[in-house]
Amino acid sequence: MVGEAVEKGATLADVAERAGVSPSTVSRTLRGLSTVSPQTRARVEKAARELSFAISRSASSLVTGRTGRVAVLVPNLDSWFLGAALAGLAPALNAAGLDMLVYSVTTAPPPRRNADALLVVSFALSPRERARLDDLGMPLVFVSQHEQGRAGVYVDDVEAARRGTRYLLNLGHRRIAYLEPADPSGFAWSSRARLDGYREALAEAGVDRDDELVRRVADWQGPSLDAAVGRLLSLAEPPTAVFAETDDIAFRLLTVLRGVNVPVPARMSVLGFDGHAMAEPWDLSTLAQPARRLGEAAAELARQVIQDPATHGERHVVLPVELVPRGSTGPAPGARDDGEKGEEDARNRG
Amino acid sequence: MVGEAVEKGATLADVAERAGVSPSTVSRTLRGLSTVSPQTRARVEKAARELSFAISRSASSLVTGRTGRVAVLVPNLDSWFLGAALAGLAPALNAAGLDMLVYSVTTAPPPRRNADALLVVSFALSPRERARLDDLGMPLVFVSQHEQGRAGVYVDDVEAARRGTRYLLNLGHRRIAYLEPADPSGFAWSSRARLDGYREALAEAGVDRDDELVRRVADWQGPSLDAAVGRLLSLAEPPTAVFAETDDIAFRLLTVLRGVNVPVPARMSVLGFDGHAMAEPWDLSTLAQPARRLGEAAAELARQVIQDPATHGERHVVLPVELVPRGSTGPAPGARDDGEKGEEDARNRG
DNA sequence: CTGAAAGCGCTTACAG
DNA sequence: CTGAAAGCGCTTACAG
Repeated sequence: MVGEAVEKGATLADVAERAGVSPSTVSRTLRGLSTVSPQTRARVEKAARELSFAISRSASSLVTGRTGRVAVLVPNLDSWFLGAALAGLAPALNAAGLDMLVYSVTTAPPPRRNADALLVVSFALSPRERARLDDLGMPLVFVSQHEQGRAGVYVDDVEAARRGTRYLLNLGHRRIAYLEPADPSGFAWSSRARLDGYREALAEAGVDRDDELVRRVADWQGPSLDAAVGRLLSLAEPPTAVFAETDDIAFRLLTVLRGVNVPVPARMSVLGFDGHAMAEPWDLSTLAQPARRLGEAAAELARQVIQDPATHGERHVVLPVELVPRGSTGPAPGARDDGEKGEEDARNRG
Repeated sequence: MVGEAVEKGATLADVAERAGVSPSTVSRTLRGLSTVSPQTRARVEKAARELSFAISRSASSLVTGRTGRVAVLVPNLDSWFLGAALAGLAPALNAAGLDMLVYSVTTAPPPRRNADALLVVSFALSPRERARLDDLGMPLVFVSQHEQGRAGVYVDDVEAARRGTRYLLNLGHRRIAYLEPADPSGFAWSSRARLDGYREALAEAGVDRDDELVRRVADWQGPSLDAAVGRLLSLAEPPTAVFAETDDIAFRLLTVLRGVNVPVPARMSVLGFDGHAMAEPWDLSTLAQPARRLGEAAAELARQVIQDPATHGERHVVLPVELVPRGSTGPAPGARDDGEKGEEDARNRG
């Protein structure tokens, strides 16, 4: 025997009886179908209210074949990005009448048939993993990554990194280091793209590629960042700016630079990427991803693919990344402020 | 017609047919009941595998009265604390065979009958709100707060704040300011408790209460923190240490102090509260809450109240808070290091 | 505009 | 150890 302690609540049949109508009519009324007379509707709604009726999704799922739920598969839950994305996602999903089921990748993948769509956030999927997801037999939406032929929402990391690098170039920097995470843990796609953007911008500006300036740093606390800084500062031509692939790396970098008495930005400019909530108190210039809006857009995509599964792969949303200049970046030491007078000055110099 | 584009997957009846047994037997096998012969079990499991069968929770919920889901009601999703708590909660729930449904409080409360238990995180509930939750008719578990007669998991904020304050006292500080958020947004309970702990420790140490040292600061970026610092620094006897009620406030305080050239900890010690992930890179001393373990403990409580709803109110778990000393705290300026020689020195002085 | 009947995919006594 | 039957609480054609 189950449920002696917890009252189970009224059923649709209870409401029907109280309102003096058939269950069919209650169902139609509660789903807002128009084919119900105003008087009947009023009676049913009153009865439902009096009984605090709440529909059982299990029962309706069984017959409609829809669960009213969206599963979200995330690589972690305690990162800034995921928090922001979920903060956008949850209300948007709920507003569309969908519940949000969250699965951390550390546990088993969400079982098929218990959600109407699966949102996959920020994963670098192996072909096998992707095949397994496809086998789940539910519409997929990818968040923060491209997947060929699959609905997805993401930012243009290449373009954003290009813009960030150009910003540093415009400040007069020519030696610009790049710090990437050794383990981009699920963000491999973005990681590649950002490095590409950095290189493209340098190439466009005619700056020679120097792989000595690109360093990998261990993912979280550890000596590796100090070592990277040591390498950079001991180059024949040390950098005057560092582009950190993530704000988290930038924060750690700022700490290290402060510790070794390299003033920022006087001697070293630091640019981050992400738009982490802490970037403002750190006064860190960064390329801000619209994480919340990525979540909102994902909710909208979920709604669409559920409604019309055939359009699966055709839906793509690309959101803009904004450069937010703050105090951690400044003109290159020794570089001239070549604002309007740039051309003239160049002549004078030459 | 629904589901033409997405294949619906095999049903339990399909598995039964393929294995040449009845649906009852498949059900018993898949739920691991022991009353199934080894041969039959093998046949059923093979058939299930071949058909990639996944059970429909909707269907089983309907008959068992259990959904296999736990709803989590959160005040926000993009805070450090909630990320960590969910990171502990989700895997623990999944490990117990439960799915996690997340509702942000900004949207409607979770409908009854669609989850087996409701976890309420960090809310200061009004009596009305609490009554509404009780009316939901599902077992409740409160996370990070006390509710009389309800299962809950939380830390002892009073004791933790007392310990933090004692730590500052032991460093020789006597003028210790306290910064509390103007809007504790859902953490009102903790907020009160922490202030109490601070006051108790001061009283125990015989330090006179001075409400001029207790300041409220606006919740997020804004001038109010600068104003609070201005007030403190212009007192006749300014503080030599500040106890910030949250790490977020402490981070902002460190930024302000740096900006106005007050060296930390030489002129001002700063102690936070929370164990925010950023406390380490900021080198902030703090009282670390075990947020992840709060989530894990909540999952365990959920399991228990589902299994035995009668024991609802009797289950309470109190988790420890640990002081993590770092570089932001040091001896009071002018105070002596009264380690082993404290007593002797006192004599010499006297 | 409304109702009676069938059925969604499972689990659960009840028999055997 | 296994199966036939009933039923969980809804929705959906089908009639009227």
